[in-house]
Amino acid sequence: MSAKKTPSAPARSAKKAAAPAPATSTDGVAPTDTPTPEQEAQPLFSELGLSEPIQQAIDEMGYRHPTPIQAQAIPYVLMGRDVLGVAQTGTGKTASFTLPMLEILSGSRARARMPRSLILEPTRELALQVAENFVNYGKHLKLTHALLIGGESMAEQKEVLNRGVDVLIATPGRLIDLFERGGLLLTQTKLLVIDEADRMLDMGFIPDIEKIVSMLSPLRQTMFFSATMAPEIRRLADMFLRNPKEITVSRPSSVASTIETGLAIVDAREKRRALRKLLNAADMQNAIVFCNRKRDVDVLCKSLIKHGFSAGALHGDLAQSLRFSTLEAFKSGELKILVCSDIAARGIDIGGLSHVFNFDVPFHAEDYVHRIGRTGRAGRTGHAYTLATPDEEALVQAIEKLTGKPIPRIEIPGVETLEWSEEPRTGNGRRKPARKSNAATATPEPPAAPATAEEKAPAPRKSRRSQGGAAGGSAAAPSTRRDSGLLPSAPDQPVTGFGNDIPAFMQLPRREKSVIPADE
DNA sequence: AAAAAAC
Repeated sequence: MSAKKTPSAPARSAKKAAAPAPATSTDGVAPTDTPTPEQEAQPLFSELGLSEPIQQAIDEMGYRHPTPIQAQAIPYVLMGRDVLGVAQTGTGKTASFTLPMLEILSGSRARARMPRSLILEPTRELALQVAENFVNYGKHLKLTHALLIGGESMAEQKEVLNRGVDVLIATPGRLIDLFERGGLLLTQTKLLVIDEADRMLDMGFIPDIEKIVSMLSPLRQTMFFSATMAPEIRRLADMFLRNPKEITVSRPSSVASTIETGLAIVDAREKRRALRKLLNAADMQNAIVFCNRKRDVDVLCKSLIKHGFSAGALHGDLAQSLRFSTLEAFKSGELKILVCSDIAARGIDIGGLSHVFNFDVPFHAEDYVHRIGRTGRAGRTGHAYTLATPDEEALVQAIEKLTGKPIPRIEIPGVETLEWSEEPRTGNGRRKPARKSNAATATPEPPAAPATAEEKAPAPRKSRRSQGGAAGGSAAAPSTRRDSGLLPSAPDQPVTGFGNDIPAFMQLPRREKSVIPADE
């Protein structure tokens, strides 16, 4: 599903032929309606050296031309080279590794508990997306795959692993868990894909990834993908790859010109009404609505359903089965609106999405680019509208600075448009915009408070230290013995865990413990 | 600030 489709016959045979189902592609560039001369001149899949069963699957899905990353990466992967791909979803990245992997794996068979290849994904949804890719392209091969993700029965996954799999697609947590329980051997895994490395970094998965990589043979082929090539990512790539072929494909670094953007400043209490107005626009086919918080996803989704919209919620606290079924329902067009957290901001690819709405301004400017990048694919015009409250000027400015262009302000008929408030946002962001007249009195700044706190806090520490410094003076001993030693002692009581034998280092004043020799 | 991921 990750290639350019020409309007040739095979597309017709697809199940949902005539329906204007905009959301069917799960990865890559959606079909275009007419081939441009450039497309005709592009390389063909049949020139990439893939064998018949795989080529046949590609044909049957109606793809003829590989995307740039596919055309560049596939030959190198087939050669056995490591690949460093700088690309994000929507470029056909997934098939750029699944296709040659199928080719390499098709030669031999899997052995029990020893997966032959491993693909690491940051979220469960992405793992599922990759699995779908293997099913689609591998349908004429007899290869097996397993999805190793959290939230689902481990017994079942173990069972499949025991039978032996060719392709293991995993999120890091479950993989490590299972490995530590001894249900898995990675010594025979000779193909490794680290996908969405920048996101793995954001999510703090890198230690896990390092651990997993250390379980594999150094004699392996590694493919490493990241949407960005920050120094930190580069360092990781150097660590995991050997003499990689580096491939960079142009990414929508800012806002694709095919996305029409807009921003409305409204009162926080008017946001839901404002959103409903936007959702009722005539050209709205299907939309993702992003919220910053999981709680707000639930609230907003319920509200939309109550108002008669076809909406479903997606965030990480929902049961796994529900996450998958909701995503499927949205992809199939059964649900028109997907209300979600940033779980779906990156990577998840839903072809032909007409609208993206930011019900909340994202906290991080890059997330804005990722979110709205879900629409405006394959030359089609997408729409991305953001609702901001008057206190969110700084967040919006950060976005405009990153993308290099202002977001055009829009008015929503029937909803009052406000100005930026002069009060910077203070705390939890959930507070109602402070009224300017009250601001001075609303935030009293008691100068006495910090002084009091300071006086109180160090006092017990000081006394504890002085007791320690007294080298277990006999005065402290009685209270030590009285304590059970299991309950936390009061701050002004001595350390009880060692009885009267307090190790010397614990009796040192705090500062001296961390003194590092000055030489080098 | 929030989100994601293991039981």
